[in-house]
Amino acid sequence: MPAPGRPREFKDQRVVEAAVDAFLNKGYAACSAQDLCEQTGLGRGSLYNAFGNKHELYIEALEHYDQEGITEQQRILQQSLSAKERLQTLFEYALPFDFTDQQKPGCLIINAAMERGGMDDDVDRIFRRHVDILEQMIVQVLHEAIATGELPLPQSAVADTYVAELADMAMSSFYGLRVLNKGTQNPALASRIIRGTLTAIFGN
Amino acid sequence: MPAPGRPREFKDQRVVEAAVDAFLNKGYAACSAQDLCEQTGLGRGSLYNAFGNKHELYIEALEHYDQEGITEQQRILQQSLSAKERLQTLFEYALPFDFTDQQKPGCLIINAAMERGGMDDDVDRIFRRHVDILEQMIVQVLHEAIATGELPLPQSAVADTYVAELADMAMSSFYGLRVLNKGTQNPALASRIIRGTLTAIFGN
DNA sequence: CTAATTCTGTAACGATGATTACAAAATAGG
DNA sequence: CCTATTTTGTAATCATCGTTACAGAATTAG
Repeated sequence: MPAPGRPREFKDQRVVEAAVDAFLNKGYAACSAQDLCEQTGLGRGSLYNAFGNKHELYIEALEHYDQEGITEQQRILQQSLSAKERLQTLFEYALPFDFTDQQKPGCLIINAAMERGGMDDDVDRIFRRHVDILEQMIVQVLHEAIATGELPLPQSAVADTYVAELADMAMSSFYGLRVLNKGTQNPALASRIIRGTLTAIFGN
Repeated sequence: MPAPGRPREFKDQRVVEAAVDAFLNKGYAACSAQDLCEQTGLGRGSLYNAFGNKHELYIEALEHYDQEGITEQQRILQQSLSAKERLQTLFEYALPFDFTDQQKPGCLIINAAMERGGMDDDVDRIFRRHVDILEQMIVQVLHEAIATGELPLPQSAVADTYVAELADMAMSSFYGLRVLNKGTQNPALASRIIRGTLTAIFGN
C-alpha cells in the first residue's frame, strides 16, 4: 500500500549517484543547483522536495560514496591473498579513479576533507570514520602477516606498536598516492610509490 | 625616479600574503572578492587595478606560497643531520600548519590541486613543479644515506631504483600526512605515521 | 602653478547563486 | 467522480557573485 499522492519518477539512489558525479567534477562550492539538476535529470522542485537543500544532498552523496568505498576496501583487504598482495591490490584499485579522462578525477572523501574540513562537521565526521575503518583493516592485515611470518617482527619492536605504525604509514602513503595521482597525473610516479611502499613494509 | 601618478598605499607582497590566508581559509570558489578585500585591506578598485582579477591573484598567491614552501623544505633537507633526522624534521615541520585553530588549516598547494586540479592549467603546473622538486630533494637525501651507509642497500636492489621508490614512498606518505592531519586533526595518528615512515625506510 | 598619470573608494552592472512559491499533474482512498 | 496528498516544472525572489565605471585624491614633471 503505497502512500497517497503522485509517485516519484526517480529512484533516490540513482539521484544520489548522479550527485556524487556532479560533486566529484565540480566540488561543493562550485557545484550549482543547476549543475545538480542537469546531472540528476531532476527539476529544481523535485530536487529540493526530495533532498531539502544542496548541503543535505552533498552529505547524502558523501555518505553513499563512503559506504561504497568502505565495502570495496573491505572486500579487497579480506581476499585470500598474502598481505603484500592485498595491500598492492588496494593501492592499484585506486588508479582507475585517479587516472581518468573526466575533468576532475579523484576521491570524493579526500576532496571533501580538503575543501570543507574544519568548517563542516558532517564532512569531518565522515572523513574520520572512514579513516578509522581503513586504519583498522590495514592493522588487521599486518597482524595476520606477522602471524604467518610474512612480515618479520624486529627483535626490539613491540608487535602492536610496530603494526600500528606501519599500518598508518601505509594508509598515509595511500592517501598521498591519491593526492599525487590527481595532481600530477603521473602513472610512473604512482608505480614507484606503490613499489616503494610495499618494499618498505615487507622488504625485498 | 618613481613613476608618475599616485603612489600605491600597500606592498604587493603583503597583499599576496593576505590573499594566501584568505584562499587557505575559504578555498578558491568560496572566496569572494569581498573576502579578499577584507583580508587584504584593499578596496575593490585597488585590488582589481593591481592584480587583474580573482584568478590571477589566486595564482600569484599560490606561486608565492609555493616558493616559500620550497625554500623552507630545501633548508630542512640540506641541514647537516642524518638523513633520518632530516626527513623527520620535514614531516614535523608540517604539523603546526595542519594542527591550528584556524578554521581551515592545511597546505594551499594540496588544497588547490584537490579543488582545481584537472581544470586549471596553472594549478596543475605549479603542483607538478612543486612535487618534482620535493621528489628530487628526497632522492638526494636518500642517496647520501646510501653513501654513508645509514641506509643499507639490499643485495638484490639497484641503487637508483631503490632510492627512487623509497623517496616517492616518503613523499607520498608526507602528502598523506598533510591530508590526514587536516581531515582528522589527530596528532597521535600523525605521530604514528611519522614513526612508521621512518622505521619502514631506515629500519629500527 | 598646470598637465599627465596612477591609485583609491564607491556605486553600479549584469549574471548567477541557492532557495521558495505555486499551479498543474498524478496518484490513492472512498 | 471527488478529495486529499504528493510530485513536478516553471517562474520568481532575494542575495551575492566577479567585474567595471568613474569621480576624486595623490603624486611627478615641467
